[in-house]
Amino acid sequence: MKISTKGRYALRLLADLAGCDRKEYVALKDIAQRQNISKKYLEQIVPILTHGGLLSTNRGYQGGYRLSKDPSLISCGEVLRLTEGSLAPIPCLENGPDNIDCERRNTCLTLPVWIGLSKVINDYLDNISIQDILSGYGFLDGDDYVI
Amino acid sequence: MKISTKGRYALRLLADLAGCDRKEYVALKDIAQRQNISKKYLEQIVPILTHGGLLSTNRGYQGGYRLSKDPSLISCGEVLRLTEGSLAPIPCLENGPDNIDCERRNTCLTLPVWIGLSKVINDYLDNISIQDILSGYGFLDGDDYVI
DNA sequence: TTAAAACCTACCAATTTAGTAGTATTATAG
DNA sequence: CTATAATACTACTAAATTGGTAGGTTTTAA
Repeated sequence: MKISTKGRYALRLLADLAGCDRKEYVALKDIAQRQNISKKYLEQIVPILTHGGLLSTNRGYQGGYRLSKDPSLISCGEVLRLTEGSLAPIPCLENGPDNIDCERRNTCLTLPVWIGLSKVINDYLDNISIQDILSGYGFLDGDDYVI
Repeated sequence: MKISTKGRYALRLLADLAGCDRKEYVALKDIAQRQNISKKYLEQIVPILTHGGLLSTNRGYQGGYRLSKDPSLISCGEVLRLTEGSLAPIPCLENGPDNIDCERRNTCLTLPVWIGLSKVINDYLDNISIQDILSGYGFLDGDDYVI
């Protein structure tokens, strides 16, 4: 029950970009350096986000990436569903609660547990934006968290 | 971000036992048959639950397993933390929010997202008991879910 | 003494994870 | 027109995890 590095790195990359000048294209090299993540690995993550409509890109000299929406309009849920494939806690919910892929679906006593868990996870993550992350969502002051 | 079959089977096994006569020991063979799960695989899951204090066992002729607490006192969170090791959504939260295992912990902007997610998941699952599952938690009537 | 049950340990194939490596393509500066 | 700086694409791989199977040992009671 873990979010992969792909998803975690994606959030950090987007938060990093949200902190940059939104008009300029930022090279992956710089993001990789600041975030201390392999640039080569980020190269694999970034197309997921561009294809998902979160980033626009520019190739060649002085190229790079920038957010294609305001960071307050990009939710963590959106990002993680892209990178993780889905946030469903069990395989049979991969296509949503209305499209359950399991023979036991009509009699399974545990299914409601998973449908509820899926909802709780998605709802929570859909209500945190990249802007929230950048603004220090959950921080009070210094190193103290308030969650 | 998936709960393993171990965890899912454990919940089904416990719900099955909760539906049996609580005074008798129930053979794994019977549970495996009713739940359509490999008995050999259940044999690996069950020691996790006995060691965790959820089941008491009896070896030999007419032996088997029974719940060692009332099913209303066993939460899904408890069960899944046993089988999954932890319900932390990222590795650095494995030992709880007060024991974060990461060099970036004091500056990580995304950490609050994960702490919050962890809380949401654990809180949700801690508030559903095996008895709730057995009672058709989340069902309205027939095949319609209300979650 | 036999049979039914839990207990224990080793093994295994397939998949996923977390990358690395190398090449091709595009775009701009000079 | 060429060098350079960037993305884009594709293949590969080592290690870990998942979801089991297999086989033997021990305990208990009829």
